[in-house]
Amino acid sequence: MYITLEADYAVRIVDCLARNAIRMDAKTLAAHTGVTLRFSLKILRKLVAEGIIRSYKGTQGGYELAIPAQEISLGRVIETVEGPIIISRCVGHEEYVCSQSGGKSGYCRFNKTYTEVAQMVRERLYREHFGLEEGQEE
Amino acid sequence: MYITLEADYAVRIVDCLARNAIRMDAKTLAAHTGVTLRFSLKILRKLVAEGIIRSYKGTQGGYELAIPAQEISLGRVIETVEGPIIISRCVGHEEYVCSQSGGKSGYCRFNKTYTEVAQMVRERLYREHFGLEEGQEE
DNA sequence: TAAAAGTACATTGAATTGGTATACATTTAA
DNA sequence: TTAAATGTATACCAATTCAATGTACTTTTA
Repeated sequence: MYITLEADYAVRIVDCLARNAIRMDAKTLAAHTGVTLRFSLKILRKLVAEGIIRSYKGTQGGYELAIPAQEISLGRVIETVEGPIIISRCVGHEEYVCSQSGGKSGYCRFNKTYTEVAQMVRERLYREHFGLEEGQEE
Repeated sequence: MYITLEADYAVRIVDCLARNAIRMDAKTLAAHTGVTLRFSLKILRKLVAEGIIRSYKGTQGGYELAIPAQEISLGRVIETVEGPIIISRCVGHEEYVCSQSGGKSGYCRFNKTYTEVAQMVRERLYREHFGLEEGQEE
């Protein structure tokens, strides 16, 4: 039950841009976050597509936040690179059957629980934003 | 951010034993849960080692719950097969550095958040038990 | 107009997950 | 007492997913 390394990298990148608040090119960003250049480029594209950061081409190009850091949530960054937060694959499917002796044809017993957990996680991650350092609770 | 299929299988198996409340051999259990026999054997061993179910050898052997279904939590079953619930690998590590211009040498910015989220998930999953069907909130 | 930068897509390598094979040990009914 | 039914243990293999890279291309601007 991990977030992927890619999501972790995306968080580092956004955090780095938020802290430094200047336009940074991919190479510098990669060096500062410890992500390989190529891989960071792939992540940067996703973040640009989502509208979290903005890119500039040409000789003085690079990347900046597209919106204030305080408006970017951790959850949004994570879901941007790894898709919606879900706990169990069988949420919404109702596939498997476990019934013997009169037992009603079961569907996944804990569907509702998994959905709830995913929602909890999502809410918590969307409540956390970049930019603020110590007293982060709004 | 998924629980593994293996954990899902383990849940099905325990649920199946909880519903039917009789000794079942591995083959029957596998058929009822839709898990392959071999793989279910592997999972069954882990559950036995954890003390959630009990095994009986010999001609009339098989598996039963070792304790009442109401005392077995979803979280315990999941952590039995896939280890402790954790969100981010860097929790507890404090590795990566992102500092430019005076920025203090950073550690993972959201360590605390990840730890909190993991704890929330864990608590919720440990509050859910097998055995009760509709009014499951205790 | 050429170099610096980003973009796109395809591919490769490594780790994890899911599933299997083989050999063995224990129990119990005949 | 013994053979068949069952569980146990270890090691192995295959498929998928994750992480990272390669190659070729486009846009921008000094």
